[in-house]
This record gives sequence, structure tokens and C-alpha cells, in this order.
Amino acid sequence: MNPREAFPFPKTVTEAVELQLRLREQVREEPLDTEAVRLVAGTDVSFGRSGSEAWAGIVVLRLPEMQVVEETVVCTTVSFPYVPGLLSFRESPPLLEAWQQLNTKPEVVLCDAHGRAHPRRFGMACHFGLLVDTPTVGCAKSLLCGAVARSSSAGEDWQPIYEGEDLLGAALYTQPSAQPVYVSVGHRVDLPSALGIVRRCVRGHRIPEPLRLAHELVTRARRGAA
DNA sequence: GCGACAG
DNA sequence: ATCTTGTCGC
Repeated sequence: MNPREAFPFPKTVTEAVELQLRLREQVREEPLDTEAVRLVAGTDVSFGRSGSEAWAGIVVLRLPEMQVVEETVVCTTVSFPYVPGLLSFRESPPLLEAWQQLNTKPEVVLCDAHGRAHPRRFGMACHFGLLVDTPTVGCAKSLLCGAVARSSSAGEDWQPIYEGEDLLGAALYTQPSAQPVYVSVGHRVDLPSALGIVRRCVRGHRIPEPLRLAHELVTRARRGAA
């Protein structure tokens, strides 16, 4: 499949939903050798008060040392509003600009959003993964749909997220007495791999390092602009 | 009809 | 996400 098919960015909600339903057929779910991954990236976007200016940032880290290899930030204007379920149409365009500036492309990307744990099973992590044709993992701070289930077949540090019969992802407990992060498949990874890579990126905080650093990066950029 | 709702 | 101070806990 040609990644560029994911590129037209709709102007209307109806059009955007139709595109999601079409693009979700192109998402591939497959295992990733997480222990072999050397380069991981985290993405984040920060908005100005007006809501139209956005700072998008990407930080690439080398595993297992977790040293920053490269980071890029861009400031642009966004046109699509925030609509629950359509986050990708607001945040992906700025992130793509930051991605283009990147010289070192990572092997896997952590997105501050959901992947499969989405009403139409096509959250931003899925969309962005298609756009850049790179494995992506959704790692969100709250649920958009579904609920954490109690399952004895789950691991010590995670519990499955279900919506009816659909396994959407996993609540990963990255810190003692802290809310979990919600991990789901983006593109070209499966759930065990997604959990594996996120675990490798956790360093004493609830939020995995790539996402923490990306958040700091865009926050700094926005402060510096004012 | 009502509430919920990634960032 | 953004607007915001102090405060509780590891």
C-alpha cells in the first residue's frame, strides 16, 4: 500500500470519518522485535491560546541508554478543530512537518494518543503510522472508549482494555499508586510488542521518556516563542 | 434524550 | 490542549 494514500486531509467531520473507515483497512498488525529496537521516538503537540498555532515536536532516543539522538520542533498553524475521535486531523499535519526535518528516522514511534483503542479502531497512532510508514504505538493518559477489565490472564503490570468483545489495548501500570497509561496498537506492531516497547521506555515516571521529552520540547518551544 | 469525549 | 497556587506524598 502506498503511504501517500493517507495524505489528503479532509476539511469536514463527515469526510474525516469516511477517510478513517477507509484507511483503517490498511493498518497492519504484526509482531516487532522490541529487544532489537535501537531508535525510538516520542511525539507531542502544544497549542497556543488561540488554538490555531501549534508547536509539534519529535524526540529520537537510542536504546537502551535512552540518550537523545535528535529532536525537531516546528511551529505552524492548524486548521482542523479538536473533535473527539478526529485528533489526527488536527495534530498529524504539524507532526509531519517535524518528521520531515528529522534526519534520523526511528524504528518505532510512541504517540501521545490512542491507536486501536478508538471508536472506529483508527486513532492517531494508526493514522500517523500509515502516514510515515513506520511502526507506531498509541500511549494515552486517559481512555477515549472501552474500559479496563479485570483479567487473570493478564500480566503483573497490565490489564486489558475491552469494548464489548473487542480487545482494544492495555492499561499499563508504569508506577506504583499512579494511574496507568493506555497502550494500543498503532501500525505495524501487535499488542505484546507495543507493551514491550513502552516498558523499555519507562524510567521512573508514569509517562515513558520519549513522550516526556517530546512534551518538554514543545512546551519549551512555546514558552520561548512568547 | 442525556452524558461522555485522546489532545 | 490551555487558563492557574498551593499543597500532599514518595
